[in-house]
Amino acid sequence: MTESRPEIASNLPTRYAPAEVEGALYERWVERGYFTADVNSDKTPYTIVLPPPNVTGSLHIGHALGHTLMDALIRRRRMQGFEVLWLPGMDHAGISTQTLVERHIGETEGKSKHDYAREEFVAKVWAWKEEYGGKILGQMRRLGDGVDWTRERFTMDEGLSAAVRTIFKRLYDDNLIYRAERIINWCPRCLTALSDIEVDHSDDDGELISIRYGEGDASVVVATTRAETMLGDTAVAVHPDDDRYAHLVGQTVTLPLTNRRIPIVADDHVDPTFGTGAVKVTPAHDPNDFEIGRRHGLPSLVIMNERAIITAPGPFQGLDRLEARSAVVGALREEGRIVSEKRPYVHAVGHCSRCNTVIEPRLSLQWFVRVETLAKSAADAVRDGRVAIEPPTLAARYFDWVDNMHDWCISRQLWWGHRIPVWYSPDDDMECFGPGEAPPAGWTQDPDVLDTWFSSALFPFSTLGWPDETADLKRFYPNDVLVTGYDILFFWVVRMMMFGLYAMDDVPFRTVVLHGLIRDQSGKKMSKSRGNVVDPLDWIDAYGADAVRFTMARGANPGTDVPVGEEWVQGSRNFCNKLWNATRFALLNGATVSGELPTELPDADRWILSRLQAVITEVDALYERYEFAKIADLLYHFAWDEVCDWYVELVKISLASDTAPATRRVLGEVFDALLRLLHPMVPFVTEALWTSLTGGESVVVAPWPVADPSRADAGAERAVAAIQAVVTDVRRFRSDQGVKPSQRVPARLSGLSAGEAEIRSLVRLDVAGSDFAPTASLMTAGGVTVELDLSAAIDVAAERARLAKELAAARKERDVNAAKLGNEAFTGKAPDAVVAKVRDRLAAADSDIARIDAALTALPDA
RNA sequence: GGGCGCUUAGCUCAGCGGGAGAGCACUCGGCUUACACCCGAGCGGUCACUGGUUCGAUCCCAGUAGCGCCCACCA
Repeated sequence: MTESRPEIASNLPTRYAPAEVEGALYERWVERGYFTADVNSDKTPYTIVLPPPNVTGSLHIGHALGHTLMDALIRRRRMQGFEVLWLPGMDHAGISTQTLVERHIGETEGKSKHDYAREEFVAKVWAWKEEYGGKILGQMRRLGDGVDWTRERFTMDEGLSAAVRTIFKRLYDDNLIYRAERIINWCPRCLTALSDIEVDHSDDDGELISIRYGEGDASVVVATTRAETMLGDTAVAVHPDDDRYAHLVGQTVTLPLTNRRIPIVADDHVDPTFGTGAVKVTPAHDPNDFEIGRRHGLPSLVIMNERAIITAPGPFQGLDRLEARSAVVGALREEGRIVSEKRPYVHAVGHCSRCNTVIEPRLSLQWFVRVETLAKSAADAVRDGRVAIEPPTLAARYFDWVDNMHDWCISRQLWWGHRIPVWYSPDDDMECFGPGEAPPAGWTQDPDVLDTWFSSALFPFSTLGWPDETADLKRFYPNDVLVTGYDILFFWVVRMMMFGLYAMDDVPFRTVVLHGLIRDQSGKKMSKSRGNVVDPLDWIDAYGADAVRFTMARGANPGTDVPVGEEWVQGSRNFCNKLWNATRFALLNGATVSGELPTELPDADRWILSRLQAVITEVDALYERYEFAKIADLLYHFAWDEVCDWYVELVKISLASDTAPATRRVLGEVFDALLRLLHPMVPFVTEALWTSLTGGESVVVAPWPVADPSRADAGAERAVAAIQAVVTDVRRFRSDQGVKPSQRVPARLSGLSAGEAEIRSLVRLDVAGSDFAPTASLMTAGGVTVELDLSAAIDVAAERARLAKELAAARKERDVNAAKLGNEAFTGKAPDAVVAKVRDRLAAADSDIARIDAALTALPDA
């Protein structure tokens, strides 16, 4: 025999205890295969790939935001009957993983990477990954992420590695990947090249030193922030039209400290208005100078090694670049060559985004992706609407980037990553070999690995089996939505666009949903140094996953940062608890969920059903616009203000009368729908409640509510609005008069067309008996008069004061609206609807004034 | 150096051409049998400033001030 619903309810505690239900519910969902996509179903597919977290990472608050939004989209689509795939994966995260394992080896074995052969070290990284990596996957379960665990991928797994090699080979054969000696961003600590976007610029204090090169009439003064690089100067450049130096172009000057003679060249790049208009040229250590050098056939003199230690022979050899800087300035000063020194001189300096070390522009042989055509197609796909960016305002940033992209340096001098699939012959020939292809014996593979973002750029299709023509690939590509923070737009989104369009000849996804960054409760960026970082797991432990999720959703206005604080999570927890208890109420009162809705229903029931339809329609519209914050807000207020504060209270009357069965059915209907509407954002509490309420299998696979316009009921909405108006007035009166909420007061109501029982119940007004002696008469909105028999005399002064305030407001309202209507320009030009509204408002104000006047007159003298 | 955005209640933010909103905080009153993680009532804003457009501006335009973000190879 099955338990009756009220019995179930009586077993529910009065507080929702998330920790007791979440884990079991999640495992049940996974076991039942709810999250596993069926490639063979006839449903419409809906795909999102999870931005792969670093294998070294753990769930931080930013993940909690993104994952909540994705899970909400995914869960709603599943309920709507789509074949949903949310594919999880992890990123091997080249530099950070390698650094972490190096440190790990240092701490546990007292050894460094160089104590191992490359293969041994890489094996150690894999071992580390097996033991400690992927911590985040378990944490995602805590959050409730409904990802398809059967399809989990890793950027270094066999399939994705084959995809990397395949696309590399194609790009190489198409001459879109090339190897060249260029000035690249070099981190002297990580000892690897970096792409432009892995460099963060900041305004740092430096120095601007002006140095005189050459002697007498043939001398020029150059200014530099990097005096030490003068050791590698191979020219001085001036602007071709600069008359001051015209006579020197083609001449040579002696470079101080070295006695080398270097030419003076004319180049358009030089800004004659800056400094002295003459520039020292160090082709091996500055990207601009490199270009100047190339244009004028200047030699590149490398004066530093990979650790930024001076290698140029002489007194500075062996010094670090910073030590060398002051040493060079000192030496120049001794020779009397310093014309001026400006300190501090604030200028932009690039830093390694990983370790914050100052970047050293370095001349070296690296691999690059030729981005011009790829970037063009990525830009076009957004321009012509094949891919939408939400919010659209952020598209400008996207274009700004793709329209001005430089070639992408993809080689990294690391051991952990996808090794560049190019081999060199003993004669230095090179050739790229695709997957399954073997280089001839004796050839050696390029030692470098690829930028981590190279493999993540393939994620939307490599995870589905590409380059094989798999069923998954056919069915789930393109993805529908990509959800990520706007800070990842350049790193990842643009590159997925480029590679997706190149490899698949189709966009990787149709919509890019960009959310903001999490900030603390005062709007500050979270950072370790500020000490304001929060661990979402702590909040999940304390308040439940749903509370964390709802907080995230509630803050997620498109593209804008999301401030969060613990008290906000508490608020969300409170909301979950409210749902819990309201649903308990429904259960305790025998709410039913099956069978047709009765046609004869009390006003309150018809009202809430009417409101429900409007809410469903609005929630759907908001989901289409990815307005998560507004969805959360709408459902919060519908659930709390309308369902709990009014409907549940109103319904108590019906439940005690012969309309109870009909009301029980509506009660069930409303909570059934409400829980389904909330499920995508707060999956656990809704699952626990919905299965109790309905006896259904799981809300995860329950159908998404569909609005029924035939239940819209303006009459019921008016009737309940009238009740609310009277109730609110009486409550205010009682409160002002200091009448205890529990105190029942005899009262007589007149002028009411319906809802007397409800009003009496809500504001504890007893039916007037034979000894009824009203001491107060309340004229409330809508022409309803409530006479009350208060045992004590009322506080006339308080009531008079309140009425006076109300009267002033009503008079102001009347004057404002009357003035508008008296203005012919307004009545002539404003839309009819607006004029009508103002007319209504004026009428309402007039009747309010009359009502309040009467009330004031009726008050006894103080 | 370029570009973008923001400035609305004590705090964090919605609203973006026709009656100033929410959450939290605050004040007052309540254990009213779903919930004190609650209920009811209330206080609180010349919508940064200055002009302009409009019958009407928090909302559109211009300028000013302050704040923030992104991009950037002027030594």
